Amino acid sequence: MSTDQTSSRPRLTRQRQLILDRLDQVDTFLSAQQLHAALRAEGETIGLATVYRGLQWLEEAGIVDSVRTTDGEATYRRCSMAHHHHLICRRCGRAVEVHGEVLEEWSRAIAAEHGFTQPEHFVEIFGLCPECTTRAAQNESSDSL
Amino acid sequence: MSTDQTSSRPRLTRQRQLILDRLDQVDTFLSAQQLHAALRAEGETIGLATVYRGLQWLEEAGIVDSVRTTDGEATYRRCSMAHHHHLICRRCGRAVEVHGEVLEEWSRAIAAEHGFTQPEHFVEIFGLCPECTTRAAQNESSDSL
DNA sequence: CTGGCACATGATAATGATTGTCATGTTCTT
DNA sequence: AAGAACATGACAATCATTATCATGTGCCAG
Repeated sequence: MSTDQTSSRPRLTRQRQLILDRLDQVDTFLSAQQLHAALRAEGETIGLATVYRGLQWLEEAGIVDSVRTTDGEATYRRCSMAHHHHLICRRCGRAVEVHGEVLEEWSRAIAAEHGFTQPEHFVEIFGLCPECTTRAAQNESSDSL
Repeated sequence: MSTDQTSSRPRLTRQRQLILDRLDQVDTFLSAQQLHAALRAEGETIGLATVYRGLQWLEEAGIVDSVRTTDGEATYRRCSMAHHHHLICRRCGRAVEVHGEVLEEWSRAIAAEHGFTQPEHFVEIFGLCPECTTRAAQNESSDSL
């Protein structure tokens, strides 16, 4: 019992800490590429592959969660609690965590109704955040197309 | 001017019809690559790029809809009606269209609550279909890990 | 303190899906 | 039948992601 084979030696390294710190500073989703560029811009030396690996590891560990953008890029964000969904601004990328018991129940019910087991659901709501809504309204007048 | 610039000349071509026919035959999601391979296997001459373009067009036209797999590949399926979601078997890929007024209302409410406008939502439920559930239960006894 | 080991890193190459290019084919209009 | 407008197909280009592999780093035993 004293043997702990699941967790081995070093784990949360300097570069993984860097990634995590960075994600703590923003409240939007960031792609691996963006994260890498941002860290390099700050003068940190970190490889792109390391960012990918770090994010994968952090995701498996349940420390961050990921969302695919419509063009297939994976983006990551630090997440606080067990289960939640996101309300994402399709313009600036700002994200808000939302919860919904209604939704959980609904998905369980739908799955059961069709005889599906072990249901898991992925929900993302995209829209325009208050700021971007205002900005969009202002640009309306000068819109040619 | 009787010129109709929104809808121009040829549209639903032979190869787009091929894609559509193929999607009508299955009830799972197919990727562009799978679709292309399947059509070529049947002896049809159709280019990969054409499949991609065809699917894009069909999607914009609302004739098919797409879902991203967890590894980022876009998959497509013929869809019947305006707005719905999917209950997808994560083992065999079988998909069932589901509807939920509850969900629509919920997403509108959540968006409004946070001042977001023009909400759009993406919902997918993944689980094991009845058949795969049975099969999984049978394999349990011989599972080593 | 020191050697060794397991894992992490970083640079780069490889992969794989998707998109762009461009010359040619198709089809519709006149 | 001619011309315009779009579609096609082969191939190159792009872009995110993953694999490779030699090197680095931190932790453990002695």
